[in-house]
Amino acid sequence: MPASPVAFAKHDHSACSGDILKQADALARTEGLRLTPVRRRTLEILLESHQALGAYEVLERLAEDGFGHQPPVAYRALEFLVEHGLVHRIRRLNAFAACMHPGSPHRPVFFICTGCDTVAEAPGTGVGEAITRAATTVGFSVERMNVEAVGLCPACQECTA
Amino acid sequence: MPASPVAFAKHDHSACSGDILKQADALARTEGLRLTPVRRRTLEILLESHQALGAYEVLERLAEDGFGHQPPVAYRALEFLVEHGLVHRIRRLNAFAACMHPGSPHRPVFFICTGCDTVAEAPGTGVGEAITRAATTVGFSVERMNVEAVGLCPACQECTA
DNA sequence: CTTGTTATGTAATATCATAACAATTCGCAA
DNA sequence: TTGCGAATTGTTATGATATTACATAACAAG
Repeated sequence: MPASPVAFAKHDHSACSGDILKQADALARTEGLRLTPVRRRTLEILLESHQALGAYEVLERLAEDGFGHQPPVAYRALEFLVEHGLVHRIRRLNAFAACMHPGSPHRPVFFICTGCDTVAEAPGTGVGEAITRAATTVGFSVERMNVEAVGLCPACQECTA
Repeated sequence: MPASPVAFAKHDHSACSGDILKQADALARTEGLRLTPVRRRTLEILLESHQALGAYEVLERLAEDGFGHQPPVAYRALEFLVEHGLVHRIRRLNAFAACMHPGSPHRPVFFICTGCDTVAEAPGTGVGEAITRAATTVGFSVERMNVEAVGLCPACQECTA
């Protein structure tokens, strides 16, 4: 399954991972979210792996930690996290990745490298606006959107060049 | 499975359907595509239904017409058509819809109505550019992208209003 | 006609996701 | 504190989507 760094740059992951977990805890307090053990652990798993993981991979790790072994266990936790903006769903990969900017509303764009299966979440500056503009021309009111691009990350461009 | 008009407006579908099929044939001639019976029939099925169809729905209809009964029959034809820009894949719905502007390169945006499950293909003016711009800032080179927005179509906005 | 290539058909299976129900836990009002 | 309703977790079972692997058939070039 594919990797999912914040961006394609190297960075101290254990730090950002911890940061985000703290932000999630804060969010839970301020917004009254119930970040229960399974849910919190699910988020941790995604943060630790720093990858986009399939639901069954998440499930496997949850099971190792003493949680349930059945698909709904993972799907429910993931659904909750997605709903509250702590996790993103990458439809192209049938996978889930921890959000790198929880709390702050954003319209992420995902860049999926076909070379190394890495996924990066980038701020989709202007993308949301363009989509909303296109929507209004046909009278459509947008609730949510997902933008995923496939291509080559910097490292893999080097390799093929 | 969800419907997929060109846009949310009514129109003479048998006309546009025939047009697109002709365009596909022309494309096959000029670009040397092998629009074989299964492939052509698959495109027809999508055009006839004027909807986004799941692979198994397409398969069922192909089987009725004397083609194979196994999933790869449908998946292969669909893959071919997607690859050559005659069909779009709607990841959010695990479904496929005939492209309404084959030949001319475009960056479609799909609007998926949660009220009536209708899907509309709209020109993503400015969207592609915005994504490409976001990509270059992280050094990513985009090959393909899929942009899908969920919300309410004009008709369904009325209903809930 | 033969050879390499592309396309099609089929069986089997892998992967992803949800429905339905039981048991438990939690928040909260009485 | 007790009891109630709602939310959460767990399990069984099944549904839906997609691919691998291999056999056969069509086709184009030499």
